[in-house]
Amino acid sequence: MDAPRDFIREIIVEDLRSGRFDRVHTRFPPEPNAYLHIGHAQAILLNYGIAQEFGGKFNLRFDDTNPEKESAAYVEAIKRDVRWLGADWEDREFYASDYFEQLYRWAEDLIRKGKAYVCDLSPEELSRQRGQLIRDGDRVITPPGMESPYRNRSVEENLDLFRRMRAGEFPEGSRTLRAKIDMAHPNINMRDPVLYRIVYAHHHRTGDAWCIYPTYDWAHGQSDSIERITHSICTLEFENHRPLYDWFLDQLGVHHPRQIEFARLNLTYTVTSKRLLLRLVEEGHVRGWDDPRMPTIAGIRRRGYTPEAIADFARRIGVSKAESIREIELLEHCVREDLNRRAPRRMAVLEPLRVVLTNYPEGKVEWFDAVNNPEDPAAGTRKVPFSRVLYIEREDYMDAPPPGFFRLAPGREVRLRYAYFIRCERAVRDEGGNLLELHCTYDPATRGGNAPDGRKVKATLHWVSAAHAVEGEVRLYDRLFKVPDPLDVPKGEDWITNVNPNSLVVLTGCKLEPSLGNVQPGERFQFERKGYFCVDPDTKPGAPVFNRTVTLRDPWAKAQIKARGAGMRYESPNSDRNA
RNA sequence: UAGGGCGUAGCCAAGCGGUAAGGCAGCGGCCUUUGGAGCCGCCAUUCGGAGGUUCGAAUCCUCCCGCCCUAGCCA
Repeated sequence: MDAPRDFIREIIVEDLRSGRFDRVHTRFPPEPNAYLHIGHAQAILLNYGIAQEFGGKFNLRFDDTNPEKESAAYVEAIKRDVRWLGADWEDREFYASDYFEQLYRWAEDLIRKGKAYVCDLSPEELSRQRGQLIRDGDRVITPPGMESPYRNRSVEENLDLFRRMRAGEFPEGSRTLRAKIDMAHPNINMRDPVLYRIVYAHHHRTGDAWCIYPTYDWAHGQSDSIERITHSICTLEFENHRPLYDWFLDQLGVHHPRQIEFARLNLTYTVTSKRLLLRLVEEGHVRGWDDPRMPTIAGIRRRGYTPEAIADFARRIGVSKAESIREIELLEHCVREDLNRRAPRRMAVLEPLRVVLTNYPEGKVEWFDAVNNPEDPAAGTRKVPFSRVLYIEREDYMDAPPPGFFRLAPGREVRLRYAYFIRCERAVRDEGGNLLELHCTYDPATRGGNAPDGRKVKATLHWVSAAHAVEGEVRLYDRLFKVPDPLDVPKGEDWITNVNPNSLVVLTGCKLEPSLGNVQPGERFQFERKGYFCVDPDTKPGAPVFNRTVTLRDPWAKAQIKARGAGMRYESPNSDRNA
């Protein structure tokens, strides 16, 4: 596979050539306050991939500077996800909180240099004085901010106050340490930003050792510096902060990584914002962070996506500075392509319709060879039992087939995969007119699936022998949102209204071929003609649960959806089943 | 421009002065014991717009237009 070329790698190549750096060291710096999502996956793979390609190192560092929102549970979840993606940080698992003492000392250094001061302004006052973005017609202006009345305290007073802040002598929020830069700077980040705030909160790692915490701006760049990071890759919104990080590093005279910003990943039909995902979880719109409908790495994993598919996706989308919205179809394409190569085929009837072969001997059982994976001869074959009573998919039969429907209908002949041609003789109904079962006949001469007289059928159906079937639960997932851009709602409306009410359809009593009776969570299969499925952790012995990862490409189904108009993508062919 | 960024097909994206790669999506066709997979073909006379430089411009220059980010003691 050819190495991706993008503007970031070009910069790195140039840095190496010019001698700005003689090595490459990247990192992924999550805040442990939520689960990681697909956008983070891109960032992880980008940073890790670059380290690999350039023979460099890759760190995992938790930017845990806000104890009120962070927890050890998130740390564990994040590590699990990064590891699953295949990014190896070896022994370099770090925490910004590891650097609290060093950051504190650097803050005192700044004070001694007259470059930082303790400010007693309240949050409201500070905000007011920093200056606002003001609309002036169709342009925006930023009048200069006001200098704090505490700005010119002496070094001694600042040192004293700062130490007493640390000692816990002042109430929460009453004072801050601010850098002394330029209140008239056009970049608001440079208008004496806050370095430390007083917060009496328990930190998941440092406990109650601190009551002052560094802001992200003060901690991030220096943490990268401490770790000797060469290239600090981050998203576009930090571009405005770069001058500030540069200023800190230059004032301190320490190792100076190069920050490079790229556009974050946006995906159609999903939201990729920790805040929004948190809401979906907290309000119960999904079953948790790892709900297979979630774009979290944990959710995607449970859904059945492979790390390889995600890596392929990340490689294909590349990186750039242009803000964009990727279509979910590309991600789906990547899993299909990967799973097509590796997923063993199985037959599973999701919505069963009984079929009785009236001319097939009672009690007779034949075992047919079924190919495990046509894409991989080494996967071999397995035996599947065939008998007089079978199940086929309810949607594979229609009383009055429309043009283009190739499957079973009165008088129609189709092939049962690996078995025989069967012809539909009669549909049996109850007094209410509900379809109970089909009576069909099979042609013994077509054993194995080919007619000696050369006649053709237009459809091949999957099937499961009733007497041998294993019952299981299948969860069909669809897009979590009804529209490509979930946040696009009429003014005053809540984006939550865009959640797809049919994003999960649970099917019970599905009929599975016997080899599916003993499966382990995480195993993936292709259910022929239906899609790719992954065994869910909810599986109990004798009661398998499968998640649909993605459907197969299905022009017929797509045409039906199109014909129905902008309806739901899933519609039970048997309306009384899911009532 | 307050400052910082970004505009190449429906969605992405290559291109780095020599005459618009590739992928996804879409549309045709072939093939098929998965309506899967695979294969073939089509899909930008033009790069946000207008000028300019040049033998030659998506690439260089000028002006204009549009979109995004920033007003947390979040990250």
